Amino acid sequence: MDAYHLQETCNAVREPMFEKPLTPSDVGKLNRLVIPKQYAEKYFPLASESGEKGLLLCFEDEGGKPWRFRYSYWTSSQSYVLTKGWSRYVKEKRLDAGDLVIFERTLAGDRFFIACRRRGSPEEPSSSSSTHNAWNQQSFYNSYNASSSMPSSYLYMSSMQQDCFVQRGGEQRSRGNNSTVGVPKTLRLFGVNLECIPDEPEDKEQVVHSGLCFMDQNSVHRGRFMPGNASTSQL
Amino acid sequence: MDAYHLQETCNAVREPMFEKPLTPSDVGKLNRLVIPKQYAEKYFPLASESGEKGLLLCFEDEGGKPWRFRYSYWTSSQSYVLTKGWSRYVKEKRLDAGDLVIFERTLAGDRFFIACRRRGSPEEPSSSSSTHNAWNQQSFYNSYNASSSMPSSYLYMSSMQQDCFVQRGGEQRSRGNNSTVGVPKTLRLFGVNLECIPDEPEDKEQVVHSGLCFMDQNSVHRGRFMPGNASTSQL
DNA sequence: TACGCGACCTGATTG
DNA sequence: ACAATCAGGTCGCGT
Repeated sequence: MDAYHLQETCNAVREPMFEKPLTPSDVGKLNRLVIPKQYAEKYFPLASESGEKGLLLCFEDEGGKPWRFRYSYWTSSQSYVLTKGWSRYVKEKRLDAGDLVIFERTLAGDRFFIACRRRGSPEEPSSSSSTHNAWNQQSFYNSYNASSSMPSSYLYMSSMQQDCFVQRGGEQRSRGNNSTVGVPKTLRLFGVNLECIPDEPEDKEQVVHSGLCFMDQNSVHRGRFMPGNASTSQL
Repeated sequence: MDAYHLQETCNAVREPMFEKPLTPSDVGKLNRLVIPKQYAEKYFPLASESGEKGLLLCFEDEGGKPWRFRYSYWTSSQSYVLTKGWSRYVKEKRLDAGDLVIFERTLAGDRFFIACRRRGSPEEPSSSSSTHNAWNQQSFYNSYNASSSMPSSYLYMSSMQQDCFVQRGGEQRSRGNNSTVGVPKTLRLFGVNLECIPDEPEDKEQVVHSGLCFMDQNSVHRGRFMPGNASTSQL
């Protein structure tokens, strides 16, 4: 396999990261999701303890809709959290305590995915009113099953085998942006810019907050966060 | 008196600051002690409103045990409070509403002391299980009587007797570092560093917090807080 | 002005 | 017993 195809493969191979049953606090007024430390440190490394204040992480949901969350570490409680943006997700997905959030990434680590499943619905990701399980509908991830014992070595193949995923019932929804999918060099996928280009106006507040370290658009996971980039020059 | 002896004297001359009968809130779940504004502004000046988030104050109790409290101003209630660390003190001393906390300092203002007395025990400071009224036992403050009308000019003389601090009966707690006691220039007394040297492992969480303005060890009341020193260079 | 959110804190729990 | 984790809190700033 040449470099191009390797790249393309990694862009599409999915790997589960972790899932978490939501606590009352996770869906309550605290507006934050605690990421279990083991997973946080494995998948969302912050630039060590060099005073980094937070990172903006982007995830695609089942409908391809991008979700941006501020990710940071609270030294006082020694815990990793998603803060800004999280409450909007909870609200739109109508999440409740006991529901499950599921995090995945591409093998290349350049894209993240978020899904949710209602408590007691062992297979069905929760569907929001507008987007309707596009992951499954698109059949990219037909075989997806975030079993509770999700081994981290378990991979979802969607590249080079996209066929497998493409079948799955004829619900094909219009997301509009699929045209760029599969053009690795641009790194604009599912409407999410993986390079420095500013993103949808939806969260213009991000711009307001851009004075914060690592909260401006430029730092949104290029490759794997580029932790060495954590300068505090803005302070 | 030369500078050396003046320094040594001021290190040991004690001056009462204030005392407060504890309210139910002071010993309850709010985990904070409200410092009467008049005393707070007199003895624990914060660096005005220049965005300062709080200060870490260290007090020695009757047994010489250091207690660190976060001290800050709550604009919402317009009150000065001790927060972090306070609940531990309440618990260890088994304080209840109506009990008295007593604050003192050296004349030089470089060391603080905290004591408590049970409600209705006019003379006896409350004793914790392990440390047993070392202030009185050592007879440093034999004449100590935190009467309710404590004139601020009332001084406790203990200077030129720093030896007393070194002896400390048989109950010498294994803090390991007393070797520097009695060397005034080091300003390590009772195991409390009054300069920049990091302190007991007991509160290593403080180290974790060292990135916070005014909460790191370096800013712990050198002289009188040195608020201008609150560099964020660790960020 | 109410509230989202950032920063801070603590107690319960668990290995 | 100790240490680590994290669920459930607080206050205050900014919008």
